[in-house]
Amino acid sequence: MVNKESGERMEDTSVMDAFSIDCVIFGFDNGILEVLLVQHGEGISKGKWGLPGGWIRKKESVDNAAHRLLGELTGLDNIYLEQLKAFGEPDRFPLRRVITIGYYALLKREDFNVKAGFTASDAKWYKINDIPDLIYDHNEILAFGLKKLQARVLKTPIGFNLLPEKFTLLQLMQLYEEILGIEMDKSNFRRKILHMKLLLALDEKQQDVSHRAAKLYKFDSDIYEKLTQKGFNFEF
Amino acid sequence: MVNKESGERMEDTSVMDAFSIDCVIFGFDNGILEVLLVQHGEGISKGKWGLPGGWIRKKESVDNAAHRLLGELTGLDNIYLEQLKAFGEPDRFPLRRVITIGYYALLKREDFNVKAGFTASDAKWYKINDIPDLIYDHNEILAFGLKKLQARVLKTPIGFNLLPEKFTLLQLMQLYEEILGIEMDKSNFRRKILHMKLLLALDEKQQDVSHRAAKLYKFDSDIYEKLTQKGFNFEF
DNA sequence: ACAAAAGTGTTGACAATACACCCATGT
DNA sequence: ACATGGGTGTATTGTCAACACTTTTGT
Repeated sequence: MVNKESGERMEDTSVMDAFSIDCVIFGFDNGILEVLLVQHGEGISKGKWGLPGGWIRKKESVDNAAHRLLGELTGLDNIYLEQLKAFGEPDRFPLRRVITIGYYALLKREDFNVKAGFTASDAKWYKINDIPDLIYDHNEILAFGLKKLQARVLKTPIGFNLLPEKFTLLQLMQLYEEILGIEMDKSNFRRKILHMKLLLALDEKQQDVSHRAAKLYKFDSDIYEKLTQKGFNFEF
Repeated sequence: MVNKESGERMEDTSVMDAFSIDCVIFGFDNGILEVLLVQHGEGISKGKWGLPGGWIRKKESVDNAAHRLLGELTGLDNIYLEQLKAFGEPDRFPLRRVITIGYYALLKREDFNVKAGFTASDAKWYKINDIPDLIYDHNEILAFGLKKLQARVLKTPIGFNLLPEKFTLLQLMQLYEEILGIEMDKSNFRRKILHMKLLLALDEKQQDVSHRAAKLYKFDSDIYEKLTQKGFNFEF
């Protein structure tokens, strides 16, 4: 499958061997930001962990390849996905010259379960503060992805892609605290986020919590669309 | 020269034919933001304008290739240069599958003059509001570069790379107005930028202007370094 | 004198921050 | 009763935007 210039084999699943895709997949669980890593089962890097990735087919766009690979790994489509940049040190890949195009993805942990197969023998979530040494330049890609996420989350409401459909304001705040590595004031956060009129207050409350149940909210992208059309700007 | 897998010919200037580099070069002249375009002299796209670019050598990093190509075109090194992202639609390049890695560069017009040769027969500055139809997906790359510049200029003091060494506060403001496409208040801009204590006031004034001469300032990157170390943040 | 741009000062509206305090609920 | 988080209120401080005004210099 990783086969250079062998022409169109079978259908059109032949790949280009000069560029790959690597994806930093973020998840949020129990107040902790995590990244999905896969263990490589073959070759020199056997046993080491790395970012999930793969090869780009000759007839698909780079973005499509990223979506396809993400789907093959998770079974999901409609995942939030954005390109980071190309990583192109000449010796970053030991066997030959490969430029990789980095992506980052955000997914709701409730939706997720790993699919079998793939080029990895195992997959596991790692806490953002507990990332091991990764293969190739994957630590660099991961760090770049985190910085991008931190910058992005202040400018657009993408954080909701990491939360369940229904969430409390405190969960949302803790998400921001975790991503940005800062502490926030509960009261001021409430005022700020509610003032944007971006959230839909539901007629539901938390269940089975050992304290006063909080109101649940959801992020309504219709509202967001309407607000942006009016010149609204999500600034945090 | 564009030759696949022909091994190490001559020195090590052989290139990879699967990825290229294209660069959006911004300049600022007379209050107008401009982009440097080159005219293609050969092949199907003869006569059409496009972004300057070129091929990546087998033994150089992508960033190095971008710097090298920029140097070959302008004769300058130490140009401000940053990667945009990879552009990878399968049919973006008509002859074969090529993924291009976009960059943007900022340069001082006073430093600049075009070098001969290169893969382009001619080079010319185009006003940002007067860009023609470009080859391939270069309009898309240019638009992406402009958006990046707009976002970046609000967060880091890179705008100075477009101005002469010595400039007036009004020139600086007009640069921001032009890049962001907005109008600003002279008084408020002064207060804001001076309050950052980022600029070095010189003991010089404008010459040969038909009105009251303005004080000249320069951007001192030493000051910027010191400030950033203290946790300073350039926010506009 | 006038034009044109440099440069200063004042104001009111609004947003960010810090912090005090009450409410609801499970153990 | 108390621990835990939910939720409200307020006072202070600082920032932003609008705009009126004075100063300097060439023609």
